[in-house]
Amino acid sequence: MEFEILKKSKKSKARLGLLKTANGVVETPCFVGVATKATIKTLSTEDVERTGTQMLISNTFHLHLRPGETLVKGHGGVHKFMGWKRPMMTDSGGFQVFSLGFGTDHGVGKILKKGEERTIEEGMQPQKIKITEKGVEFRSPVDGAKLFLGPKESIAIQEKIGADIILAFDECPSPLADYEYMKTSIARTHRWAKICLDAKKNKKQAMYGIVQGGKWEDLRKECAHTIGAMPFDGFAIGGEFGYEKEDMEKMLRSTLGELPEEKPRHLLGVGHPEDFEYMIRAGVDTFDCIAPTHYARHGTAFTSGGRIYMKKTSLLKEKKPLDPKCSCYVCKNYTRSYLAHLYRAGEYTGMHLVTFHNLYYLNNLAKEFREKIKKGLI
RNA sequence: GCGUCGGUGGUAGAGUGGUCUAAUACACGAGACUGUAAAUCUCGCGGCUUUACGCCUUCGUUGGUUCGAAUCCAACCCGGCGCA
Repeated sequence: MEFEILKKSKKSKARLGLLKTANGVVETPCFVGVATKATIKTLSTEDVERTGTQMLISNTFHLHLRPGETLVKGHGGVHKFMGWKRPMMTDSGGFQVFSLGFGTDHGVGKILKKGEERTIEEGMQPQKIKITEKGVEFRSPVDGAKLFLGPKESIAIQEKIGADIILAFDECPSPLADYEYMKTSIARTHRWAKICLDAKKNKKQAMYGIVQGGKWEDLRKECAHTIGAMPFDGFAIGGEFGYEKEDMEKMLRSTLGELPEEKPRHLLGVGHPEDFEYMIRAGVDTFDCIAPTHYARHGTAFTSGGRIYMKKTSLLKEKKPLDPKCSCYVCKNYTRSYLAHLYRAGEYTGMHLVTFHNLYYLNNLAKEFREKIKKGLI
């Protein structure tokens, strides 16, 4: 893999680049579609191409459970398996350490709401999984079976899955973790990062190291400095920052400032429309988020006019498209009324169409930001 | 006409003397969701207000029995089924 920076903004840390992989070139900044189980839920692979999606991220933990990495490899790797001809990355399973651990225990997501006072102290373990120096003992959400995933295991699985970019195995710490827990966690993530580098054999794949550190700037910097000094092909930023959105750019800038400038940066799991600007200004090249697909299934469309709740009765009267400024086929061919009807009637097609639109919309938004960087507007 | 069964909140459907504004589901309404255990979850859903488990009003209608009725009795109205 090769990363070429075409332009650096003078107004911010934003950069325009080309990420060249064995399966094609990605224009950055770029929104990465989340295809956890080797599919963007409700869309065919051809549909995903038509949304303008340049790259997908699939998941080690989930593909390991079903259908199993050996089966994927037997079908020629994840690209061939799902018929996707463009670049792909795989998440290492590090996020599941959080989502199936403390995330489940406390019913919180990776980004915390105000007013939360619970904390996780150093030495505490999640109820359903166990984090040790070697890795994590999980319980399968499919059937409850025990399974173990550590840095070595994750890399071995990711090599079989065969994405263009793989991620180091990390612990995505809970946003409830206190300073000491975080410190211990990132130290372990650093050790795991080395093991991942040593374990990796496939030279065609690129591997990103992952920076954690939560909401503490010193830990973020320390982690970025340590991981950034390791011979990874790029870097991913994980976890939460615990700050208001206005402070996110500053926080991201100071973290990214510790990473080698010439290598690509991926921000894991952030990508609501309103996040694009500060992330890109801070120097993020790629980022993924479940929002367009997840929200679509739950009835929210992202449009240039803001969010639209698809089940609202009032939409049934509206003859205009979801987003009059959008040129996706959903906005060209269907009315809000029809889409609202599909949602209210519980028809899958509604979720399909809005998923398509949401993805198209975010891809287009990223494209607009690339234009802005080109024109020196941002 | 006779017999019989039944009429409960937007719908379906529990409840058969007090713990009933009345289970549950659906529908409806409002929120949430940021490396997906998520086509999910939470809350509300008779009215009013000092938002308290406070008051008022609801289980076809009208009366009655009872300290107390959606629940028992009577008449009436409506519906299903059976027999004429």
